[in-house]
Amino acid sequence: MFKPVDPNVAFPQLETDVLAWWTDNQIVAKSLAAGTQPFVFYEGPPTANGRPGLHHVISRTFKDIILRYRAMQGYKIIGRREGWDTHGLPVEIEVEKKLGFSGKPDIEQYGIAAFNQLCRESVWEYIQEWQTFTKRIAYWVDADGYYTYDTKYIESLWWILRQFWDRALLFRDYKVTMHCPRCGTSLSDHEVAQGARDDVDDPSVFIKFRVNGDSVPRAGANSQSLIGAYLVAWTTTPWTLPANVALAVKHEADYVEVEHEGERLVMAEALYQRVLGAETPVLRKFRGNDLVGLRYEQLFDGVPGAGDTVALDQAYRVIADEIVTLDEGTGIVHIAPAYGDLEVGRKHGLPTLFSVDLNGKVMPEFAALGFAGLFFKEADPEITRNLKARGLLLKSGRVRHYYPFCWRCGTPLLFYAKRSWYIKTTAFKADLVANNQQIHWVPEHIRDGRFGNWLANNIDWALSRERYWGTPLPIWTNADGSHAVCIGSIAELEQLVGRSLAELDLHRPYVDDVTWEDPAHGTMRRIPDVADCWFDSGAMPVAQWHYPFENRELFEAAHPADYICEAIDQTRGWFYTLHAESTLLFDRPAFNNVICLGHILDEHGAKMSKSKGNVITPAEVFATYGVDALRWYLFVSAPPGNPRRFTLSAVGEGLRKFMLTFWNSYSFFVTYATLDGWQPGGATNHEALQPIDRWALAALNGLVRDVTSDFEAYEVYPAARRLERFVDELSNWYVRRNRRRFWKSETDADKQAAYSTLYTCLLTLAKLTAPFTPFMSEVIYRNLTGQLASAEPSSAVSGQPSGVAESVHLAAWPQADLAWLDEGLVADTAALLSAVSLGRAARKSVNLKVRQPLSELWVRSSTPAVTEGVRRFEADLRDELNVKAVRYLDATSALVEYRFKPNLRLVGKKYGKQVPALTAALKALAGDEARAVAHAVEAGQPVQLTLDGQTVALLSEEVLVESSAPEGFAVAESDGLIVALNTTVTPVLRLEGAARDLVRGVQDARKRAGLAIVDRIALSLATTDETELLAQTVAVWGDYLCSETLASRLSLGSAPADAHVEQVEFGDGAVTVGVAKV
RNA sequence: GGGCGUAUAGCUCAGCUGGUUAGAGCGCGAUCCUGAUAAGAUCGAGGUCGGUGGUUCGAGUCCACCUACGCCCA
Repeated sequence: MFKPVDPNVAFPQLETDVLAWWTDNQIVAKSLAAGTQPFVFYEGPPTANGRPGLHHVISRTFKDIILRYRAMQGYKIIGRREGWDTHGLPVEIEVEKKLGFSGKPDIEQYGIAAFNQLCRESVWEYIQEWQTFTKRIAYWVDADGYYTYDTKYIESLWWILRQFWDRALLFRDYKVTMHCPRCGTSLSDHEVAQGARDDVDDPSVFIKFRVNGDSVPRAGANSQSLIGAYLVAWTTTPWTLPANVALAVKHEADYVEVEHEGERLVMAEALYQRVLGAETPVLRKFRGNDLVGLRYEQLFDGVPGAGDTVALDQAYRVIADEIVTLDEGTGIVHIAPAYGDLEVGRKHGLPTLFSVDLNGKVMPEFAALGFAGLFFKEADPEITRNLKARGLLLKSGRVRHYYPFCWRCGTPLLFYAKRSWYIKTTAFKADLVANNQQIHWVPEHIRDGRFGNWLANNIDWALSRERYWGTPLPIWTNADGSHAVCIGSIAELEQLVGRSLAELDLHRPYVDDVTWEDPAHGTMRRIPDVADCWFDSGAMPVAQWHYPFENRELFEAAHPADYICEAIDQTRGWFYTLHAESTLLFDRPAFNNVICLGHILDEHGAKMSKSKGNVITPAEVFATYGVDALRWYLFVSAPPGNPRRFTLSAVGEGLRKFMLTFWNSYSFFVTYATLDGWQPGGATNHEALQPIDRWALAALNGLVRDVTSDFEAYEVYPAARRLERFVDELSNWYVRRNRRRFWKSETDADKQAAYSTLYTCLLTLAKLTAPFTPFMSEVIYRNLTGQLASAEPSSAVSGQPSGVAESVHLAAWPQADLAWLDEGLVADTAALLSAVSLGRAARKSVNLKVRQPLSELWVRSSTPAVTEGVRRFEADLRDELNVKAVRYLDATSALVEYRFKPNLRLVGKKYGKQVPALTAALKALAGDEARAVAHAVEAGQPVQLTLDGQTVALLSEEVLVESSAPEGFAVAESDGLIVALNTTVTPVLRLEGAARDLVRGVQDARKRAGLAIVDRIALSLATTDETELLAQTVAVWGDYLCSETLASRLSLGSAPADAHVEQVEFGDGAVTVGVAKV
């Protein structure tokens, strides 16, 4: 027997109960342990130093659904474990904030050991919340996870770096990096973009550089006389002017010398009017090349880098370079290699001069000018003022433009030439691109779009970070850096230092204390840098198993992953680092399938963020509708790659539309199966199956087949839509149409067939939905199977016996039995459903409610197949539409007129340009000719037409026939299908309608009186205004009335005192209905 | 500035390789059906399918350009 089902289910409560049951019965552990053939998953590690949000729900549910599906298929999931990203700047910033620090000096003063200890602890600040969250959303992973700060994990990272080192893929180079002066570190490309803004207000200054007498013009022409003229350059970063070493022009562009307020100024011809106005007189014209070699008086004296010897004689001259554009400014570009133009500087042999240090402060060398120690942005106005005082400022203003800021602390970033460590990924660009082609991306466009482009434009990976809490780079050098080694394991390091390092914390500062004496090179010390934390997570396929030091076999089996899933922002993040490290190490992709998720937005399409206050917390949703409803919404509302606008009410909508519909069908089944004492397990009598049963089973098996193939393609969204459609049809067609088969008192083969069919559908649905809505499916599955002693019955779906699992998540995924598929049946039912729908529309058009029986209904379709489908289910059609007879209009009938259209899908390719003529010819058919054509089409004969004097024979399937509505009927039409109702209500029909009205009224009264379905009643009917109608109705339909309403007695007249009384509309008046339990 | 994506009803979204009258759900209004259902059915209002041009017998769909938004990168 089944447990009674509460139709008013509260899902959040249900879910809590299921969670407890899972825990008590160790279902998660059993699921994790189950399976044979491996399926490899990689968990993209979140940082647990913030609260889990909706975006974590979406990524975890999309991870979970595939894993559940694979687990039900009997796979052993490898890598179904937690993983935590524990290093990196976000963690440091969090701790700095707590301590009220404002930069690296504070940390140094505080002590790296203590600081890193706080970082280590900070990672777990919200761990409790994360664990509760993980459990609540039914994300089934092993809590025995990996941690990127683990010694073993780090040792694997060292091994990887050593591989790179041995292959000369690690190198050190000056490179302009985006430097945050507050955090004291370079930011990676992916970090910089996060903090850049388009509308930054900055100075916009035009500076005059005076051409001096040392000029060595390349082409001679006229330029000697430019001595004393001014080259005008434009910049939005005045603070870089002291580091200026050159001015760049565009080779082929035209430049002009103009007169302005008694001075001679030089700038691009295309731009001078924008700067100075249209009236400015032009003195002379030059080509950009003519200006190359001019020398000018420097504005300030820049400072050489520490230890650098610079060739100042190469500075303060005009060069030509492609970087110059004529889009804005003056066509003359100020070059400061240290702050962004390093490549240009190299190319032209320019020295690199500095003016601002790594803290963003102007260097002490500028003390005499009063700028020293100023933050670089604050130096802007001072420098501008200084130049103005010296008459070197042409004009100044403000401009809004793009500028990057630190994504964590909001400090404006510096372009700064620094020495850093890089991984030479560019050497593997072709492999990166080729391996990407093997990956199945969902959505597909990421592969050759965003991700593919990123790989095609690959740049070397800036690996080093001058920070504290991260994987220390295992590179040791001697004092002058002339000798360096990379350490690939702890054992190797132990050998060098000659002692055990078993107790060593590999983090700073402890690892920095590990030094040794190299006889040839002196003391070897570790470089201070740590690794970009993206390197950590990208290495997780290797490092999570401490490969190659341990788990060699496991690693071999678990690389690459069969499946990963994260949001689209990981394209340049984890997706890339996984891919890059795997390609460089193993020359294969790190993952074969990936679902790439869009972001969750608020209802207005804005990003949810704490600062905007538009955040909906997962807990709110869980409490209101439950986790299943939220999961379902995420799966069914849009393809996963799309960004989605989230509203709470949308979650409720999915709950009502899908979950409750499913639940109510299930509740219906359990209610009647319990009343009847029906139990699964009896052999299904196939002979007894009605067409509608076969239809349901055909649709069900089609559903299993299609949902399975969707999953195989990692297409969750269409699978969810199919489930939704099936549940709707099951409830609103199968269950509704078959209610009487369940109610009826005799227990015959027909009833058994109905139970068996519905049971099979529900049980199979429970399994199909288990990966989507794990809680609800679990409850349904367990109730439908829980009472069985031995085995689940031979299921129509699987066609073979399967054991009953303790939990749906331990059950086997259903297999479609193709023998049950019946396309004809499904198509015929579809025809029936449209005819029903049209019949209702026709009734509506003349306001004839369905309860009023009508005599006849005419059907006419444009294709014989549809007619046949309707004919097959004529009885259902009569019943649904409450008509006595269904008749069919054919071409011999004079009731209708015909119209014709070409079947474009067939005709288009065949006739091409003749299509319009063809359409016109068909349209012109009328009268007897039209009737003949309709006849021919119906008989499957070709149709002869004359086009431009040419005879054309159209095949019958190439012509679509439409019929006009017959006169005098209530008609509805759609897709060539016409349904026409005879609207004449005869007195006999009227009485029957009245009887049905009464039944409905009495049933309503019973319900309101709180009677049980099986209670018998004494029924009394009284009316003052429709006496005659009531008397006749009772006379003709009294027995029907009693049997339908379980009335033992029926009396006319006022109700007894103990009866429940209701007013019911009747005829043109009303009837007082009294029901009393007997 | 570049790349990718998105743009379809008041809202959330479908629309497969070009094809006949562009759909669904929600919301709104009306009516109906119902002894499983917080449900369901029908009808109505609501659409220049972001814009312009092109290819084609035919474009929401393909191409080009443009606009807006989002993400990523300079």
